[in-house]
Amino acid sequence: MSPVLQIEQRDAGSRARAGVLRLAHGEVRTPAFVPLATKGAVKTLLPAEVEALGFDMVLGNTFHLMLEPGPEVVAAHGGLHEFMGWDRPIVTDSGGFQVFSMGHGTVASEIKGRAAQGAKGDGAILSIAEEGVRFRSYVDGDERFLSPEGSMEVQAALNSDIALAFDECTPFNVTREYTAASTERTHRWLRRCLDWHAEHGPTGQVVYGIVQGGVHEDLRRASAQEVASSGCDGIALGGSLGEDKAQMYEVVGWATEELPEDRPRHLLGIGDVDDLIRGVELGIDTFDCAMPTRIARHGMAIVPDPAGRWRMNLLNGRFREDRATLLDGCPCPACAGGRSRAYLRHLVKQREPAGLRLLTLHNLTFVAAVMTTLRDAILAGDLAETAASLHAGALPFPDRPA
RNA sequence: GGGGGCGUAGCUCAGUUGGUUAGAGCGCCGGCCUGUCACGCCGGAGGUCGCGGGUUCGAGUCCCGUCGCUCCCG
Repeated sequence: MSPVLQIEQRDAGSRARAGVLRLAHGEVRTPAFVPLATKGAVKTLLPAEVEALGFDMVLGNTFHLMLEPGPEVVAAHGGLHEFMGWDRPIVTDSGGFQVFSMGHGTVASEIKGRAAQGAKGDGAILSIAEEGVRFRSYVDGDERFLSPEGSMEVQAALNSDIALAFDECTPFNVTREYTAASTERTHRWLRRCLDWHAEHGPTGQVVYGIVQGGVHEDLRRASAQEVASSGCDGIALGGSLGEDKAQMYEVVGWATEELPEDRPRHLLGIGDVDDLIRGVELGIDTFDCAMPTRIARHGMAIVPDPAGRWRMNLLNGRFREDRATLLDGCPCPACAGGRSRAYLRHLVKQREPAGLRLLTLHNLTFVAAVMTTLRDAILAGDLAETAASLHAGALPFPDRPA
């Protein structure tokens, strides 16, 4: 196993590092955000557009792709790269989180104690046992089974650059005892994933283990050590990270403190702009998150907003006649193209694909710029100042000649 | 001129044999979305039930009148 991560520069004032992941289908400049291509496409975009936005890697999902179109269909195309027309690195999620969401809905709803939304999730999980997870397919209602070996087998068929080990995403609202037992089972599952992969894994595919442990410091630290000692190529942080951002940063910090410097760290499911900044400072190399693309489809634009949530809800009535550009200085097609907020609001309200695309392009442009800005700052040795100015509302875009 | 139907939230409509604070969908207003969700989730505002009178303990629901729209026959 050759090392995946080549570190180019470490930040003196934090645990941040800038580097490059060397993967089967190319390099990923880090720190990096990884857009979701859950079902084999970044929703509303073409691979060439994702590449033009500056992203080096996308995330596909084992759970969705095993149900539709099925691993054999993708394998017949030679893998997910050829199937979706993306020749750069791909990381595939293992399906562990989908099992969690079938039982608990979204992370936010679970943490806030709300019941899982909608009928889709009701009763979808049939059992979680040592061998694996039995669930009901949302596609046709068939009973299906997913195990560590099964997940790795699907990911082998997808031939992703990075396969994530099959884990249980430990919920927030469970006892410490449950979290401890679940985390240990995830460790045993990691062993099984690595064993299967050692014998059957495709050449060039690397495996990330997943740290659990909930919000308990000793369990988190122990899990980080356990996963790191397993011999996996990289480490992802998963599970419940707490009920607010402060706790999340604390939990992430415990884990990264225990992790070896020379292996890549991925923070699963995190993507608010302020979380990306803090995550980088805590030593995270890559992030994935549905939010930038999902909220775009729901009318929300990511903008500098130190006091708020880095969001502008274009569906608000106050934008009905707002002729201003979405965000001055942003190079995305929506902003640089001069579309007014009123027009973008109209398109999204009408669910026009062009509107969903424009906001997706905007949000991803912004997030990509944030990551590039952070990476450049680490390389230049001024991360603290750069992070501070971003938190203060500075645009992440370099000055562009008029 | 005669006969039938309809007039309930901004829009399209539900409203049991008359009975507590009149409902839905869409729209509108707001919130949400962190390893699932483009066709998504939650909440809210909004109606003197065309108008007037009557019967009744009680009428959107019955009766009379009236206005408007609509269909059929002359």
